[in-house]
Amino acid sequence: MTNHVPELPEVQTIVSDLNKILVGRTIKTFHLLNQKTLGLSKVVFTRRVRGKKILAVKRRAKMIIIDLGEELILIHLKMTGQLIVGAAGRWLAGGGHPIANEPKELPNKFSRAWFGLDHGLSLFFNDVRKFGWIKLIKAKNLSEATANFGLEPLSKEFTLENFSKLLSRKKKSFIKQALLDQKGLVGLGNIYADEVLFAAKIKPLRRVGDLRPAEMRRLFAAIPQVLKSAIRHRGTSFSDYLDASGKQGNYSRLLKVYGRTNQPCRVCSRPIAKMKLGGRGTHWCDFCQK
DNA sequence: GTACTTGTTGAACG
DNA sequence: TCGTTCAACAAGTA
Repeated sequence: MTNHVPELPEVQTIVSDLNKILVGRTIKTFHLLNQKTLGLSKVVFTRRVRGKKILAVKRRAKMIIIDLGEELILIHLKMTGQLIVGAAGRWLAGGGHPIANEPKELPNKFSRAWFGLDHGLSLFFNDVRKFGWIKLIKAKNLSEATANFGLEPLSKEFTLENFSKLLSRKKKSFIKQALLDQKGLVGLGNIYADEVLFAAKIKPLRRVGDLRPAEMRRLFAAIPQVLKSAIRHRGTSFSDYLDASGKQGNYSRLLKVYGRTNQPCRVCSRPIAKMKLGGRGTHWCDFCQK
């Protein structure tokens, strides 16, 4: 099967949905089913979050931030994490990596932690491979906790000048690997790095320093264009679930190269190529991309 | 049974 | 000291 790991559009979709449901709710209980998920003792964590009201749900890079005021809960879904809101066992909203035949009752065997909220709601953190994590920090320490994350591609700081500047620090790198480095630009994972390069008509094996100014401008334009389009379609990760209003995420149908090895290019009909680059599957059209 | 999948971390390297 | 590279992590699916 094709993996649909949460990247920026998927995390943004989850955050937007959770914001509508969770703001104003109070955390009543916390349940930990896998110690490794929490970088803190359950007792300490519970003491610090119990009774706190959720003021907002935010995103930084691919990280989800539940804002409790002075305390912030940071959640990273990594490859297979999900955040699901349930009410009386009913699946209301949220998302992440679709799990085949996942039991729809909550918590289930993939649940690693969950929060009991007021109004009978619960927030479940499910994670098949146990890569994801939940942390708790003081709000004043946020910049320290996010020090390794670079430029947000959908912020006003994402300008051609700033983008060129961060790329100029890695002139010898392959452009795809530079796009995946979260210390430079955040939010692009393996799927959208391939998609962005296709949209910009640039091969993943081009060296950063060899890109012409026109190619840099195409790449700069392609990044928010691809990400916004994916967000409009609620990301790629949502093929397996329906949210409260019955909407499905369906960007997977719009993917141009990722997971389409040997299938005809949607532009020129030639087969999509695949190779391993830095240990990651890399897909491109050898004719459309130069 | 084996290969394949990936975001971040931390170790190894130069 | 610093930047860069790469294996490790985990477990379901093909």
